[in-house]
Amino acid sequence: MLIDPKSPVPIYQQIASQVRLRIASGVYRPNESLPSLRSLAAEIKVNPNTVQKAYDELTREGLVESRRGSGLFVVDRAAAGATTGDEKRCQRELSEIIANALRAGVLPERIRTLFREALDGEVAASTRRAT
Amino acid sequence: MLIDPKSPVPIYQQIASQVRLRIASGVYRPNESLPSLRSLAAEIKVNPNTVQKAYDELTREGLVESRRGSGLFVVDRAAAGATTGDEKRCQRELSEIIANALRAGVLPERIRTLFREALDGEVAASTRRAT
Amino acid sequence: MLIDPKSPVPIYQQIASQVRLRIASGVYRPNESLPSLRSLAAEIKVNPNTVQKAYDELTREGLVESRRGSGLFVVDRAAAGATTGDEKRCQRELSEIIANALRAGVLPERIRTLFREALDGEVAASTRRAT
Amino acid sequence: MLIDPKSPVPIYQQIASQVRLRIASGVYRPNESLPSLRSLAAEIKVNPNTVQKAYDELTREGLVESRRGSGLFVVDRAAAGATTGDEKRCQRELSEIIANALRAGVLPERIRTLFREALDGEVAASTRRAT
DNA sequence: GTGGTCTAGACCACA
DNA sequence: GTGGTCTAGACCACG
Repeated sequence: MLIDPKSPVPIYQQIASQVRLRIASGVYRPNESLPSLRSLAAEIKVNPNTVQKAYDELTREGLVESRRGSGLFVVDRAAAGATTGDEKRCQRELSEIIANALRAGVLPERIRTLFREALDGEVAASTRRAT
Repeated sequence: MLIDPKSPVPIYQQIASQVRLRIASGVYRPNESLPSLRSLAAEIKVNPNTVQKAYDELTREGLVESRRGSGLFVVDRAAAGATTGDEKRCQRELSEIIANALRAGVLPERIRTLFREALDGEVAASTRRAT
Repeated sequence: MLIDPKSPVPIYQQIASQVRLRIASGVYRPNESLPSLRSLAAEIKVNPNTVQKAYDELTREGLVESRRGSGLFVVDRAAAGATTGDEKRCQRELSEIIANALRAGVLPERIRTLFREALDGEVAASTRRAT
Repeated sequence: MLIDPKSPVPIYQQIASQVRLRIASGVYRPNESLPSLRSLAAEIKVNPNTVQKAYDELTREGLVESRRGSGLFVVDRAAAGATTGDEKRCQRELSEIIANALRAGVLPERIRTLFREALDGEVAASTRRAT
């Protein structure tokens, strides 16, 4: 794993990104365990807390799940519903819309707000539909 | 602020809950700054990292946002009405993509990450394109 | 000028990068003055000190120079010697070597060290030649 | 450390000079940490930001480097002997490019910036490529 | 605890 | 008006 301690990008985000990539590309497969906190921390020479923070983020995203006493496992997305294909398409579409908005002069900060509102709205709507 | 260190509920969650309440009830108003990490930590006698973790969660939820060098502020969800046509279109498109992704089973937290990465990438690209 | 206050990349570096691009692409021409600290700060809504820090960096790189009381000016590189063509070639070559080294498994930190040594050595050698 | 606040030489330059001397004379040894920002600021009774500015300059010169969360360290220029063949080749190539650039009149500080940007770009690209 | 970044607002020398 | 320096104090990520 390639980490640059001098980059302004926080180390825990660098770790999270790389793990995301490895999951997406199939290097880490569903129901397989991730490297342990301590082993990964030792490998890239950072504090275990830093790795923990990265794993936290991935857990919140639903990409991995912890099984008590045995480690962190890649969730089986086929069984769960969403596929990486859906995610790739989603991001491709987001990138396109964002690029258009930036070209039209909308500020990044503004786009973030629009997104936050849209997400909140859609989550609320989908929750209503589900109940 | 009232914290119960004996409770099974993690302290950082107790903090987050109380701040959420205060925002919802208008004790902390939009564009107002929250108590600083260190001051709140001192007040309730916990480690600043614990407060940090609570504030992290609120940031991820979009309730507050940090402004570099000046503090954490309650997000102003009112000052958000899309004004320009470009912005309206952008938001309409975002909503559609988000709705699709949710229907496909992608988790909201995951969509947030995909968006964040897409925006970062496009901002960087547009800077590189700049003439 | 497009600035993203939420990016992990420091604002002053975003500013410096964009100004570098504009100089390289001829938007800001030799012996022309840059936007004043205060006016640029007002435009992108940051503190003048932040712009100052960016201008500092450009000054140390020899891209601009301050003329007391009247502003910052793009240095005339034709008169000075170096051309942007030389610089572009230099960076293209650096990128290639770096990419090779990374592929070979050399860590970024290590490459930085190798670079530092090489630069010091060559500066010393060129100084000796000059005297 | 002796500082003269009345001198026309900026305080931060006085600090930088004295630290440079102490490194050169071996008072501060490789892999040793410098006095912390705050402690040095307290000792000579200036604002921590002023010390920071001095340390900034030394960092850019490659004399010291920061290790996140633990302090500023004198760079160990001895522990730098290239070991692997890949590293040797890398450094030989770097030296050649640098020598060319210097002959073309590119300033050392400028080369440093070009290198920094090239490395950042390649690290990011390789993360994106990661399998 | 550490360094790094940012803000707010001050004062200076110069033109 | 310009840039350059400095102070006071904040938040941040990391160990």
